[in-house]
Amino acid sequence: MAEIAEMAGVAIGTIYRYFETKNVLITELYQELENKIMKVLHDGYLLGTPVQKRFFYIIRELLRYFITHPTHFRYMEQYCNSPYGLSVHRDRLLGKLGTHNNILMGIFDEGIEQQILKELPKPVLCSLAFGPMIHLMRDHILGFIILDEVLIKHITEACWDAIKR
Amino acid sequence: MAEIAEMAGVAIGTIYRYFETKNVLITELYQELENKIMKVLHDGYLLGTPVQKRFFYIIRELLRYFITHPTHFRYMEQYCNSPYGLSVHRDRLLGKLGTHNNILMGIFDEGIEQQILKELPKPVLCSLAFGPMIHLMRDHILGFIILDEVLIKHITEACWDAIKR
Amino acid sequence: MAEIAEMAGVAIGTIYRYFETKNVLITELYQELENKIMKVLHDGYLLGTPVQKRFFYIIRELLRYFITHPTHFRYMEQYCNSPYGLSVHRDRLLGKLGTHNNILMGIFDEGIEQQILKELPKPVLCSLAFGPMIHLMRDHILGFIILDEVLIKHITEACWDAIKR
Amino acid sequence: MAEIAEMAGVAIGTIYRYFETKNVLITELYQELENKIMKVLHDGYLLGTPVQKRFFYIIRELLRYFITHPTHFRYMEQYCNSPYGLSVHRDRLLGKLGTHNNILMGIFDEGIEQQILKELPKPVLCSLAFGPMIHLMRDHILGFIILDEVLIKHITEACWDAIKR
DNA sequence: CATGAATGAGTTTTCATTCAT
DNA sequence: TATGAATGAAAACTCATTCAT
Repeated sequence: MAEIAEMAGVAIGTIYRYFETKNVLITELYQELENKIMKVLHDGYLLGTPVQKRFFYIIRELLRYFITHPTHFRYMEQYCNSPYGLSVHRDRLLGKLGTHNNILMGIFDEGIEQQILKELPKPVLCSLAFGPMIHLMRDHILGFIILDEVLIKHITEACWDAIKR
Repeated sequence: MAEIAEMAGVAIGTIYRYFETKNVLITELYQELENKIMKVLHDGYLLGTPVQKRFFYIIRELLRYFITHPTHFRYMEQYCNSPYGLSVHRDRLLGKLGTHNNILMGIFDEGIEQQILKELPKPVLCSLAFGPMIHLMRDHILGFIILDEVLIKHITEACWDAIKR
Repeated sequence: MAEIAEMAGVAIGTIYRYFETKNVLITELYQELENKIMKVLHDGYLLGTPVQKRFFYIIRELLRYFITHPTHFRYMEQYCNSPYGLSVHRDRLLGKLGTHNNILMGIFDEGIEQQILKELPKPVLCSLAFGPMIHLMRDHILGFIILDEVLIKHITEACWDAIKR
Repeated sequence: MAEIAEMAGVAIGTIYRYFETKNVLITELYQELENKIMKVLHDGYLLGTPVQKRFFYIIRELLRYFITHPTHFRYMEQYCNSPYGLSVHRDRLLGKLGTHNNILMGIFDEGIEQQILKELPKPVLCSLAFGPMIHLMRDHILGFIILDEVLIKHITEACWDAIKR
């Protein structure tokens, strides 16, 4: 907390006017980032276009967002792997978070229905689609690979190969 | 450290006879687990069999190992997402760890050469192959899905679809 | 101070326009309450009536006051048992506060002179007269006994028995 | 806590090996003192002697104890007037603390039965008997009166006058 | 005059590490 | 070599007070 206060250029006590607790600060920051990302995805979303097109759109936007906001990515990843984050993950998968993942889930539902996607449980499709991306973001941030537009396209295609029939 | 000592049934001070520092303990434990896994993979490894067969073997064995040792999975995942772990990851990708990933890298090299796999950078192939698995292990541990043999087969096939030409 | 400001419906800073310091606020509030009580006692006071009558009057009025103003009682008691209050108590007993306790002290002086009361030091008479009352007020506030008029009468008589010859 | 640690001649952290929390420390210290006092009262207790004799014994012993342990008195009084202490007081009166007050309650029960004492609720008798004593202890500690054996005798007699028929 | 966000010294609590036995 | 009580630096949190608006 001392370090955060210093970087924010305020006194320690000031933080506590805005966040009841360190835990609250951590959780609310996570939620804020998540909302930001969801907003980005929603804003340019192409309702009514074919499943594949929407899928490509989402993967590309997510990667772009994280590439331009690497600290957001680092934070969210660390959060999800901490005791704090487990419950969030749980809520996500159980669909409690409602509107958020509807975009993704909608694509999967539709894709399965139209027999475009493999008939696998949604958590599995989810992992096939996003697992690689998350890994690659880390490599990108650490400087091991450079995710340019061409590579992103290849990766997205590979992920699509994983989930499509 | 107090908690670890208690669970180990020794005095706190005793830990420090075996591990100079908490950090050392954490890192050495990680390396021990990693070695264990590498040994498992090596032991039953089918040198000389076709690329796909070896790939399936590795994914299956890893999932099996983690399913029977969920605490190992949790620990390694948490470690890799902590400041401790970043350096390990870096070493891994830069090939410093030598022998370990040679199995995997060997498959990828061979697969690319034989034009079986997509011609993508190895970190990308790596993520396509293992990213989904890691995600799904978490879901499995949290009880959201049950990774039985059938599902594992489907998932492995999907991962193969992602990396194969 | 924040809590007080909120309950008073003013901003925190406003308090400091009326009370230089938290300590000042605490002490002045105590004195205000004390003055209020003294005023009540003085107002209906029966100068010139027999010692016993006056004694009964005081005990009764004090109990009535505290029963109708339990928060005043709680506050004064807590104040007297805090480091703040010790000095007040000291002043009281040393007679510095002048007029206030004169009523009580007058009764004791007179009573001793007329050989109605035991010839004990005034602090002792004071304790015999008021000690029980204070204890019982606490029990009343906590709901362990209900101090109705009948019980108050019995208690006052008992206190009188304690100090009378 | 820092001050306590310093006075105890230990490091701050050491306190927490013996008391989980500041609150626990405060409460346990109170209970220890209470037990000590109860032990003193029990030890020399004259079972089977007349009610009055036992009453005198208790008042005398209590005063003696507090006179020789003024800090104990200060601590217990402050504790009882703090939010911590209210619950203790509640338990006491509701008889939950069992054996402790049985000595006192026993005297009151017997005294009422034998028609020696006034037929008042026990909390009232309790206050009449101990209220003055508590007040006087404070005066004694502050140096306003000196409770010598003679004065103690007079006070005890006065308290007896208050509760006896 | 009133406001309330900002302050930061002070308090409680934690926990990796040490060291006398 | 094992023990675990003691350590104290560092962390989280509180709250009376200030001061620019």
